Amino acid sequence: MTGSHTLGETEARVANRLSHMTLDFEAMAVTSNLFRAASAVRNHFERNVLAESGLSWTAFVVLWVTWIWEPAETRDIAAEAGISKATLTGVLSTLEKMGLVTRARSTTDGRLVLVSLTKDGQTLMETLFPAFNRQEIAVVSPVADDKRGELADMLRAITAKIEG
Amino acid sequence: MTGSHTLGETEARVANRLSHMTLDFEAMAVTSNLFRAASAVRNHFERNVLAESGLSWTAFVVLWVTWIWEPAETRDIAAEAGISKATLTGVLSTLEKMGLVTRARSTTDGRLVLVSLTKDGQTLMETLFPAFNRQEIAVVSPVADDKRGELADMLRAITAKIEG
DNA sequence: TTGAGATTGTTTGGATACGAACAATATGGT
DNA sequence: ACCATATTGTTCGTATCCAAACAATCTCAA
Repeated sequence: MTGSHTLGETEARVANRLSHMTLDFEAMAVTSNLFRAASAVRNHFERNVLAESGLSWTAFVVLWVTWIWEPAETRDIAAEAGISKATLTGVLSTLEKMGLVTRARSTTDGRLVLVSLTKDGQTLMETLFPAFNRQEIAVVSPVADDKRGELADMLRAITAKIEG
Repeated sequence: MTGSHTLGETEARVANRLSHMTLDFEAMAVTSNLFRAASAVRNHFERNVLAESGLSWTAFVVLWVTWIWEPAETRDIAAEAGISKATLTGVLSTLEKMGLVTRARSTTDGRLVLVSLTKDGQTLMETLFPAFNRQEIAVVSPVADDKRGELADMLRAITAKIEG
């Protein structure tokens, strides 16, 4: 992620470039590191856990949400996965083509589409999710045990603040 | 981001679905909230700060890195922005078309391309970045002042662990 | 009953995203 | 000087990703 420049070098140049502005560097550091971490973790998962299944990050999340809420309405899947409904349409088509999910129009509301996992989809998730969790443990390991709950809470608070 | 289900409801279903697996739910909560937060913050910035300039999140990050390191080598921009060089090629073409950056081949190394901001690009960043920082402050506000440094450090540690 | 308005999933158009293959350039040893 | 190897940015193919427009369906008041 980081280029050839050290952290201190970057911050020095930033401070120099922005010296005439009144800025909150601590807030800047939080958001900046939030994105670096999220991006690094995501790429790590894609390469080390998902690649062999041919799944993208988003495809996995969609599969996971469907797994939990099956049969799931697409509007809920999109909301839980944090993607637009337009994106979901494409991802579902991909997963359908891979034989992992099925689409079925609701009998009580003709506008709704209900998504379920196929047998293959279920089998895949039962092996994939534990593997995923093992990597989650490794990723979080540099944070002290008694700080992880606090970390999750702070991130939750940020999300709530924006979406509230 | 969250759908029609409450957090407790979701966790109950997850626990039920995964009851026969040995999982680290705290690690799961950290990564899960990491992505929710990053996604929420990114969407917030794109809609409230970047939209009026017609910039995507990535385009802004590329512009920012270039602003700091100008003239910047593309390999460094890609590394700092956390995107592949293939992606950068496309984003730079977009920014060039918008008249915000210029490309120039290095005179000392014919393989390198140096990127600089145009006058318009500089003007844009001088107004955009402070507006960006104001939103960063708002986003981080639900985290106590004396906890923000710790939060940034934990996120940095996670990134370092993966990329180390 | 009927029709205006709301909701839902898909399509469209354009930008982003990556791995792999590629051409151009640079480096190092001989 | 030569050339095998490495590095860099672009191109290609394919998969996301979103906003806006759209067609199908539902709701509910008149």
